[in-house]
Amino acid sequence: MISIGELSRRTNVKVPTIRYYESIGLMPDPGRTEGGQRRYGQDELERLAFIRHARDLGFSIDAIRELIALAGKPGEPCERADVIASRQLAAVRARIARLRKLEAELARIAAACDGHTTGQCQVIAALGDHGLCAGSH
Amino acid sequence: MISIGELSRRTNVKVPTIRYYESIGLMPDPGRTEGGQRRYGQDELERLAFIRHARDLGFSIDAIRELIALAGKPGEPCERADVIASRQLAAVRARIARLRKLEAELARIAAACDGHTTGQCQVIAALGDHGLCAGSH
DNA sequence: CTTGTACCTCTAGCGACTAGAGAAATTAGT
DNA sequence: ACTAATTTCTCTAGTCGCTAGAGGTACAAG
Repeated sequence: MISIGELSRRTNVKVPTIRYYESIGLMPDPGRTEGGQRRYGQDELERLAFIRHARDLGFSIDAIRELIALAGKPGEPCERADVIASRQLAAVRARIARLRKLEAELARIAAACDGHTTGQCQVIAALGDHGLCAGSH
Repeated sequence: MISIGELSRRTNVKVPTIRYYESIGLMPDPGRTEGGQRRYGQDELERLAFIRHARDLGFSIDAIRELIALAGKPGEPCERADVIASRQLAAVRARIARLRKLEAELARIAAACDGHTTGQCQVIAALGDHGLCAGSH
């Protein structure tokens, strides 16, 4: 049985965040000491590690809730879990594609200020004039 | 002089968002009709287009505020604007790098469910066991 | 002059936390 | 056994950038 601080250290999830997860029902009510402090066991540690990992991968709290529910019952859950993971993968790929466009345009804008030779600021001009954009966004 | 709805259509910024920008001081108080409705001119249209464009590029409201302030005074603003844009570019590149790692791991996880042959769900197992991850995150 | 749309203000809510106050419990050291 | 330091407790409110809804008013077209 470990304290919330210890759990926090082992999972890299901040203490207030653990309590927050409990408040929204993502983590179960843990046992308490006589004095009322939370004490966690192996189950909770694993569950929180799972949550942390999924959050790192960009899964929403709701998606995680669903994944946990699926993990709870051993039946034919794989299909649904696969759908969730695949959807997440598609979302990540879309975000990457979008960010790459931004990168190209930002690089162009930042480069405009290159030698500090121009009196007029090209950065601000580029932001103001959408028509200058190379890509369409 | 155009209405808020017309401004919204031309800039692709939703009406409540325009009012929100006004409430936080990002857009100025516009003129009003006798009946109290907002009316905008060319200046406001350009300013909002600037804001929209910068938001699209991921600049924070605070960064935009600073850029607008810089644009207001023609002196030697280019340096500072360049710093802001470059910082934004670096942030975008960092996000891309991070997302690429996630993409790799998600692809691996989703592929585990490939032929639906396994009884045990590999997706959930992969999320639970951080040690299975290829990359370190 | 009516009808229908667009507009007004205001409050509250979203996701996913984060920060702070003030009090009580636990732990480590003597 | 006592003290002091650290940790933990609950609770409220704040963050960011909007978005949604209620209930009411102004404006443009026919």
